[in-house]
Amino acid sequence: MGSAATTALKLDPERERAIIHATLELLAETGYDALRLDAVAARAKASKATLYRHWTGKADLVVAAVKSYEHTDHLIGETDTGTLRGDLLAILRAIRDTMTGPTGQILTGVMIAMQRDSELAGAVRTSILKDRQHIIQRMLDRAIARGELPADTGTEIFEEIAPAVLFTRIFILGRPTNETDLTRLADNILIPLMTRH
Amino acid sequence: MGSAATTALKLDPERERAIIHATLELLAETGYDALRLDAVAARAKASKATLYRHWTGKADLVVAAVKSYEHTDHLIGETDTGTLRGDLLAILRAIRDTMTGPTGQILTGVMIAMQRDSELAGAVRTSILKDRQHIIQRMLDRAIARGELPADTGTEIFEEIAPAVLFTRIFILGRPTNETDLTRLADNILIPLMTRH
Amino acid sequence: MGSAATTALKLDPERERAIIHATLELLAETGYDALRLDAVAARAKASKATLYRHWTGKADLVVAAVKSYEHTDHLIGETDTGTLRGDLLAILRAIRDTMTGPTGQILTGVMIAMQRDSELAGAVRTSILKDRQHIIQRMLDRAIARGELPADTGTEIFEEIAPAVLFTRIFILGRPTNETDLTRLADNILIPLMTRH
Amino acid sequence: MGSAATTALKLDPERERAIIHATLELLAETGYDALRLDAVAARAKASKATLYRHWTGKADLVVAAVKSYEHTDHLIGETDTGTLRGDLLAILRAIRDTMTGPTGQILTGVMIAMQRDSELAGAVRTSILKDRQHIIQRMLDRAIARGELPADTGTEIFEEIAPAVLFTRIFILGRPTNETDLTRLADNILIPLMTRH
DNA sequence: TCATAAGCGAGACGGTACGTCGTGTCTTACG
DNA sequence: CGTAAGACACGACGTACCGTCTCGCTTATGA
Repeated sequence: MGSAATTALKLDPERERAIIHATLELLAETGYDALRLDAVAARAKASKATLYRHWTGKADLVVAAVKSYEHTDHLIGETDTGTLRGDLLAILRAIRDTMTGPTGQILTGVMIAMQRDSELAGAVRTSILKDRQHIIQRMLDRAIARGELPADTGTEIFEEIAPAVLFTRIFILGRPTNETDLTRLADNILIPLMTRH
Repeated sequence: MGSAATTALKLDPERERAIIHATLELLAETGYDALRLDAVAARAKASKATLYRHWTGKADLVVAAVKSYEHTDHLIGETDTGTLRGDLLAILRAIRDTMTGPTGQILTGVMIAMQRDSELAGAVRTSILKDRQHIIQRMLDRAIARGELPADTGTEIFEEIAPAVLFTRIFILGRPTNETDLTRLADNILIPLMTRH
Repeated sequence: MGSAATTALKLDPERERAIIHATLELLAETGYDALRLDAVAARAKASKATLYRHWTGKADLVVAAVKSYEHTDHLIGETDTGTLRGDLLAILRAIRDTMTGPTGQILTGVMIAMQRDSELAGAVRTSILKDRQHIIQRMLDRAIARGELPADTGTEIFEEIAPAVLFTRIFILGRPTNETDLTRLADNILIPLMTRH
Repeated sequence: MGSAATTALKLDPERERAIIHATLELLAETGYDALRLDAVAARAKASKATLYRHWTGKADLVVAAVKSYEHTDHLIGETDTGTLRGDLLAILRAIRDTMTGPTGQILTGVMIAMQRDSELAGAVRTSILKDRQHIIQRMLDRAIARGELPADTGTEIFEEIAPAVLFTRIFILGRPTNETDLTRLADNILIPLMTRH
């Protein structure tokens, strides 16, 4: 889809870093609409020509920037609270915090680009779960070991519901999402579904 | 956000209809980004001046258009299949079809405007459930009467999960959503949650 | 040749004046090469779009500006010195002064455009003689009346030689042209040719 | 003006030849404005760096190219027609042909550079008369020997007028210049001036 | 009955960002 | 060391769209 990966031209890695970095900063500061490629070039001390030599335009650049951001995102620490409920709430909190923090500021402005690039959509989705899949799996393993869950419990239920509900709440409906909301999600939806036979 | 409702000027209702109609058509054809106000004016055989006299700009016009669209949307017929599962699948199908049909085409292009207008976000959300809340309530009542559900079952579970999961799948992840997906949603998530004690 | 005259669009005459005026100022200040259309637009408090709506580009604009300048150029005063030689020198001085003054500054930078527009070339030539043709004719008439010239003396000799020699000296060879040079031109070339039988 | 002559760096003469040659070709093909240094480098199979190491930019390169061209120009053969008028017309024809031939194509595009480099201007002027000065002198000598001209006739009259008139006609006014025009120039201007007492 | 005003279509305008192109600098690898 | 190759910063170009504005034209009222 015209991203940097498909481009034959060489790009000084240092230049790429600077441009991607400037893009992410400005995305967070101003959102997608108000993102100006002139401003990106200026902040990266790069030329617009360089920018266009390697990405086809704003959408493509933003896609690349967000993808890159996901890949370098910091893992959230793994918490072992001793109960399934406690672990679940910790992860839900982490997801919510990611969505409402800087990552979320970027994603808020990036949703249009997602319409045009399903690969980006996947990257965004990953960004919400990414590397947490292992954390979730370990969380489930611990719960199984404690006898809280059946031995064959998989991550599908969590993955299908939790990100969708939080994503929709935060990005589509724009609703603040507090501790009570997370508790209801865990107690009324996730735990019942995981523990039924 | 300066929508038509706040404007004192009179607008020939026929002109308004034409403009809103052209906006919706072009939204569906080209998406929000590529929507040109010149094109709206041309298609509505209206002047840009008229357009700006009554809406503050693209976002405002699109918000008004989508809201108006929701209000004139055709209700989906109510289906009584005789079982909770059958009714659920019928409603899920209707939601999916709305999201992947013309309404969805419009929403796809409208997501940016939603970031700027929580009222629109609400309207969009309503458009997904709108007037179906009553249908859902009646569906639940029939299931309760048949003894399929506890007497106090409310619409919250459905409303919290079904639109979020479908919305995320279709608009964010861009995944095709077929009968099997709907069945899994009903059988593995919605029905278990509704029928547990 | 794509000049304003061939354009169908309406242009506010006040805007046109401002743009042409700014163009002439900047031409004289910076020359053709360094003339920036952004600068023209800025100085004329006009939009670049307006500029391009009415002229195809720099060359076309400059052509129009110079032509317009010629048409509004101030006539040089007519001098009657009482002798053919005195009148000739007065006119040669006037031509030289025009070429080395602001008009010349403009022409210096405009020579490229002349390669592309023979109509402009004509305008430039006219600018060197323009309205002086009558002055020259009257000068010859006075000389004829005084018996200094044959009755059928025409302006051709003067027009063919004087502008060419001065133009070449000043613009092509870049040589300063002082009183002695003008005297030589009059005494050794123009007067002998006019007075021979 | 920073031409090659002032540069200390060594330049492979073969490289210089190739670059100058490419410059002249492209000058004749496209004119000064459309001359691209990238194109020069490409055609000369040289690097732009090499180019800038030895000339300061486009103007400087063009100046050098044109000067070099003049120095290697082929002399026109000397014609002895037996009469002053015949010889004059032969030379006028040669000058006209030079101006309208390949040299002229180059000069047409080079006039801007001339504004910036009086040395080039001199070279151009020379290119119009160059090495013809001797031819002209010999032509005059023959005419003197035949008794057609006074013994002290010099080349100044010819040099002052003929190139200026032809140059102006061809390059500034862009007028075709045919045999009749040359005849008029010789019969009405040059010969009368040379033969008067 | 007519004028006087309000809403309108048309479209030029100033402004801003876009994406492209050419110059002149610089770095890398080769001979 | 001088070169070919070519990426780069800079900055002007010419285009597209937005939101403002000024025109006449039409229509709908009130003197």
